Amino acid sequence: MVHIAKGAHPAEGAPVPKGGPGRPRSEAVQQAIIEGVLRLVDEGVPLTELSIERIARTAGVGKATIYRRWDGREALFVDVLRAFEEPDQELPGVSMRDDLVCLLEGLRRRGLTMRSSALLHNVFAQMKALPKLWEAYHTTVIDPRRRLTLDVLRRGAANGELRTDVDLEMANDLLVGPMLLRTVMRPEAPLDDDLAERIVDTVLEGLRP
Amino acid sequence: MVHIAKGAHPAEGAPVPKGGPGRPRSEAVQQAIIEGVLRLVDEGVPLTELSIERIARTAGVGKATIYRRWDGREALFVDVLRAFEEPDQELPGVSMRDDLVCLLEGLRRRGLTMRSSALLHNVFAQMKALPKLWEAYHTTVIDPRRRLTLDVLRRGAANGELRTDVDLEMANDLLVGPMLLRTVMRPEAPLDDDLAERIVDTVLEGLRP
DNA sequence: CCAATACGAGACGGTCTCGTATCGAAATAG
DNA sequence: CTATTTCGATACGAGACCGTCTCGTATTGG
Repeated sequence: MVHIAKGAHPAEGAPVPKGGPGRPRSEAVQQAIIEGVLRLVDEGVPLTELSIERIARTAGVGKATIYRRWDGREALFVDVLRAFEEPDQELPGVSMRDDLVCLLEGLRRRGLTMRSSALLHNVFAQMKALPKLWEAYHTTVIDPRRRLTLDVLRRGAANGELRTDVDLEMANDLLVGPMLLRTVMRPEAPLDDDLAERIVDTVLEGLRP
Repeated sequence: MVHIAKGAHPAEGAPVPKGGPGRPRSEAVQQAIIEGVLRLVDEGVPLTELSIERIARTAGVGKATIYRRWDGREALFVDVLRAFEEPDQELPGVSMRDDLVCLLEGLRRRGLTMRSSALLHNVFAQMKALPKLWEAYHTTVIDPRRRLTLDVLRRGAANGELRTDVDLEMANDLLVGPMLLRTVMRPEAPLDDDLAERIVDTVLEGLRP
């Protein structure tokens, strides 16, 4: 029996059709459901107000069609999260400074599309209520990006572009923290084009005269 | 019937008793309700799942008692927010560096009590759905603290403890961002005692060798 | 053609919350 | 004492959503 879990991820929780006879599940329906959830989320509807019925109405889909594919709301949300994720970023790789600017610029652009931050806020708000969703966010969004940044910093330390007496985790947070503060926690803040550059250069240089 | 408001805040939304005859409202009940909401919030219950009925049950109170005092959930949440807020922080005021450490240390301690970050996450998640709550959070929590930090930085710039070619808003975010990243967005991160010091000193010094 | 499955739509009984109303008891002012 | 208001408790009808199930139709493999 071949389990074609949704996306490229196996064993996602809901029973899955055998290869056998019968009408196959529509990929368009799958997309319509996920897209419907995303639309509701960035209209500002909290995840807890997303009932299965409402999702079905929004997607123009029968309730049973959703229950057929997912175990419940949380499993659906996990798939929504994955569907929304973009592939990893490419880095120029010439200098640590430029790579860092590139990484922060990625965060800035992400903050400009309200979808991702609305989604993020909801994941945060429900991190206790929906632990699997929180875990999925970590493994598919946070951790890869964090690993990438730490690699850049490690190379920088090896090249002499970075103090070697500073914890890499600390350095990462000093760079990422300010950008996330503006993109995620202060929605009214302007996100100027040169913000990534300014953060990186100022953090590298320090605030002392 | 005279419409006054509850707490020390005028015009809060719900009708309020005259001074006249009749049994006065119990202050203990007010506290029990607000305390009940806080308890539910830091048990991880999202604000959208806080029904009036559930709050009443938790507080051991009749529903009518809540409807008598507040217009609805949002007005109640605003009062909960205010009740939870602590008075402003005292600063030693000897050096910019020490004042900054003190401010960040306040943020760290706040992050250690899960209440405030659970509350914060919920306010974020519902910033569109409950705009008055979002506004109240700004005016009672974010803005005062921000003003305090900017004052410290301004004095530092005047004393020569800070580069004068750096935007104060930027400097503020460079310091506050990393701490909020750890306290709010990464709940599993350890919050060591010396974290505030390390952030301040590293940001002041810069990351270059 | 036939068996099997998916589809949209919605009925079904159950639970939960809504906001209002009513009750008897308690507390206060005049 | 009386009038008035608050207290906890609970009843009320309205309505949303739950998860399951059943329609009639559509789409596949054999």
